[in-house]
Amino acid sequence: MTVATAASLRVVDHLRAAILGGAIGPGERVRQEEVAQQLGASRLPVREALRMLAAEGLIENEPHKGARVPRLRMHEVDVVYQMRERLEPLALAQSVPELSDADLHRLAEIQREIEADTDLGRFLELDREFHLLSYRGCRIGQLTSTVARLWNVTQHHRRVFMQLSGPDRRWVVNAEHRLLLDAIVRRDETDAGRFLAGHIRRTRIELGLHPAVFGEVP
Amino acid sequence: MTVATAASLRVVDHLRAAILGGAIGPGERVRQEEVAQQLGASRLPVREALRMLAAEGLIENEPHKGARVPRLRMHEVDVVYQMRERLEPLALAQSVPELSDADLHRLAEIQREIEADTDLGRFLELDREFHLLSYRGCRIGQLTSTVARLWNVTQHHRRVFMQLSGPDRRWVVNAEHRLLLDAIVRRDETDAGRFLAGHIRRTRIELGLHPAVFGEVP
DNA sequence: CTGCCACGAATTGGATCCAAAATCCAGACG
DNA sequence: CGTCTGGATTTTGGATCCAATTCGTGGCAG
Repeated sequence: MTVATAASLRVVDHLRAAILGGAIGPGERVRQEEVAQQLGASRLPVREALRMLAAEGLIENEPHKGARVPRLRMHEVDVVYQMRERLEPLALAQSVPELSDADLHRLAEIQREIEADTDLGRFLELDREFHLLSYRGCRIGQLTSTVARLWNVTQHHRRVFMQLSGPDRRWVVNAEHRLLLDAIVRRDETDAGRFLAGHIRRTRIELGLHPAVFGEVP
Repeated sequence: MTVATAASLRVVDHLRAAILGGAIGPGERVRQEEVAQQLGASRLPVREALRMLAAEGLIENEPHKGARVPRLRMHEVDVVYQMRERLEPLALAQSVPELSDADLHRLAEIQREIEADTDLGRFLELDREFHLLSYRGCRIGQLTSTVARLWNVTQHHRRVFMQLSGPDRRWVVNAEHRLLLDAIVRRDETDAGRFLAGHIRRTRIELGLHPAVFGEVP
C-alpha cells in the first residue's frame, strides 16, 4: 500500500473519479463517514476534500445538511454552455502559441483514438482530454480553472446525451475536431476559436433537443 | 446577541472583508493560528474557511506551505478582464428581465451616491455593489459565482488603479454607469450588455497604461 | 569570507473525541 | 384518517492533541 500521498488529495481523486465516471450521479448525497472508512482515513480529510471539490463544482455543500452532487436544470446547462462558448476560445487563443510539438502530436493521436474507439466511457474521457490538452498552454489560472469547472458540472449531461443520441452524430464531432485540430496545428488561433465556438454551440443546441437528459421525466 | 452563526462562516466573512478591504494585500501569508485566536476560534474552522475562500479566488493554498493572497501579473489581470467582458453581459442578459422595481431604484440610488461621494474605499464598495446588484436576477449559480470570483481576484488592482489615476477620469465611469443603468431600466439587455462590455474593456485598457499597479516596476 | 549541511522551531495536516443541528419515525390529538 | 409534535438516531461542525513537513538559523569546513 502506498501511504505516501496526502490523505485529502487521495480522497479528492477518488471522489472526482467517482463523480465524473457517473458512479455517484447528480442529487446523490455524499456522507463523510462513508467515504472515510471506505478509504481508510479519518473524516477530517474527507471534509477538506469536499470543500476542494466544491471549488471544482463537483460538490454542493450546505451547512448542517451535508454534501451532494449538484443537479442542474436544463436552462442552467444551456447557460453553462454559453459560458464555455465565450471562454474556451479565449483560453485557446492564449494556449495555441505556447503548445509544444509533443502536445500537437498527442492531440492528433487522441483524435485518431476517438475515431477508432466505440466505447462510450472511453469516448468521454478522450474528448475531455482532447479539449483540456488544447488549453494546456494557457497560463492564466483563473481561466483554466473556470473552464475545468464548467466541464465538470456538465460531465453527467454529456454522458447521458451520448447514451441517448447514440453514435449516429459522431461523424459531426469528428469533422469539427479535425478542423479544430488543423487550425491549432497551423497556429491559427482565430480559426481555431471559431471552430471551437461552433462545436460548443452545436452541442448546446442538440442538447436542448433532448429534454430527457435533464432528469425526472418519466 | 446572535452567537449562533457558524464559526467557519464568521471566519470567512472576516477574512474576505480584510482581503477585499486591502488589509491583507497580495502575496501576504495568512497563518491559521493567527486568525484563529484573533477570532477566538479553533484552527479547524479557519482551515475550512481558507478552503472556501480558495473557491472564491481570494486565497491560494499550497500543501504544507500555507495560504496566501494570490498575486496576479499584469497579463493575468488583462485576461481576467477579458473574461469579465465576455461573461458579465451574459449574466446581465439573464438578470435584466428578473430585476424587481426595488432593485432598479436601489441601483439608481447607488449611482447617485457614487457621484456624490469622493472617498476611495467607499467608491470601490459602491461600484462593486452596483454591478453585482445588476446581476442579482441571474439565477445561474455557476455564472454568478464565476463573476464574483473575477471581481474578487482583481479588487486589489482596482484600488491601486483608482489611487494612482485620481478622480480625473471619474466622469467617464459615471457616464458609462448612467447609460448602463438607463438601458437596464428600459429592460434592454442588448444595449445594456454593449455598454457593460465597453465599460469593462475601457477599464482594462486604462489599467494596461498603469504598469505601476502590478507591483515592483518603478 | 563563503557555501553547505544539519538541527530546531514554527506551521500545517491528520486522528480522536465531544457538541449541535437535522432527519426520521412513532404516537397522540384534532 | 391525516397532520402535527415529540424524542431518538444519524450526520455534520468544532475543539484538542499528536505527527509530518518545511523553512530559517547557526555552526562548521573549505
